Amino acid sequence: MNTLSYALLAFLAREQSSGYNLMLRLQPFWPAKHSQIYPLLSHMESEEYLTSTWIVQCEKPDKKLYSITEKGIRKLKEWLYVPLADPITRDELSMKTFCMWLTDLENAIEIIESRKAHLVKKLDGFQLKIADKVLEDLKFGTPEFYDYMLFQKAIFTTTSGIEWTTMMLEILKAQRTKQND
Amino acid sequence: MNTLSYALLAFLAREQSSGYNLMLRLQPFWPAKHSQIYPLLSHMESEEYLTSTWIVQCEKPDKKLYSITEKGIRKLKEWLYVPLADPITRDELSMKTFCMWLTDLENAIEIIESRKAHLVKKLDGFQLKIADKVLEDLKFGTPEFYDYMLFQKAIFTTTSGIEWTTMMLEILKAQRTKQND
DNA sequence: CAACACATGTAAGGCGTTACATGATTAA
DNA sequence: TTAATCATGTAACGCCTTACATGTGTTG
Repeated sequence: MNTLSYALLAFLAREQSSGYNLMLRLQPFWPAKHSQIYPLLSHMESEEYLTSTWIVQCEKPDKKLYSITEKGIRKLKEWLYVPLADPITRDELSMKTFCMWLTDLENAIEIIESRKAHLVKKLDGFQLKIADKVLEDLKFGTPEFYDYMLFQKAIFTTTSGIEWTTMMLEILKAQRTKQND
Repeated sequence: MNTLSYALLAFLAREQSSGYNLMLRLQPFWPAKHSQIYPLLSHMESEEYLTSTWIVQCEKPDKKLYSITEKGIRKLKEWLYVPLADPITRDELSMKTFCMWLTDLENAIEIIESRKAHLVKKLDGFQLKIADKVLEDLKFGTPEFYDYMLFQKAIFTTTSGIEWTTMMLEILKAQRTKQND
């Protein structure tokens, strides 16, 4: 089983859900397309980690509701004792920064600005979601408590990205005024 | 051409290098195995973005030195005007945090500790490398200037990771003493 | 009327890892 | 003597994206 499979189990351990809904909720943590998720869910059902039933809906297409089995929960709990893998980040911006000396100052500024805009937009989305959540109100050890932790994680990384781009832009823009003197 | 190809061009735009050396230097920014790099370099040579010559070494195996061509440099410069792709991060820790409510407090602490240890070790490596580099000494627009920026980027993200794990551990450990009362 | 959200699935191809294959030198 | 570093290459397989395929209901 790969990490995506465990990610699906992790969501289904909280509540039953359709493949489509799993795909949407998974995006922030482990981006995957529906074409990857649907076959995986089928396979996991054949391995008896999941069960499914068709739900007939009016004004919407029918959907297949997946539920986790006892075997699935056991598998998920075991995974929590397997040594943690290192995170993998692949950021084009690192490579573009590495060869930025080959381009003009205006383009360099535009590249960093585009990343900063992306991060600011992302952070704005977080603030909305977290507005009604305060640590004191959360009971320790509940799913909601760990949701809060995960949001904090996302906020920390996004904020540090914004700080770096801001620093970069200050230095680059200072250079622009210097060049115009 | 994919991002890895541009990454190879980016390194070769600075100095000629062997495939093996490119593989090593690429790891922090765009992790890739030699089995992926060697065929790519061959292909890029056939497209005339690179040229190569065999270097005979004593007490070491022979190596193939790659150099970037004019065509390769043009291609790399063009890439710097292509809209920036979003970074992709896949972190098992996010998924494990999401289902951490299913495990015991001691295991939760151990998971976060292992990530913190990994990040602290990584940061220590950076401090050594950057010890002899100070922004004031760097001439703007040089490759070394952008190296410094890249190190800053790595330090920012690693530091924010350490801050999050530290916060997490404080909360989890406070809970541990509460449970022992 | 076009685009988007909901909903599921398959097929093809590109990207990335692991394993196979070889071989010298050096450090623990 | 076992492992690590240097050095290049191929083969097989798994992961991920893009495209193909279908259909309804809502919003602009």
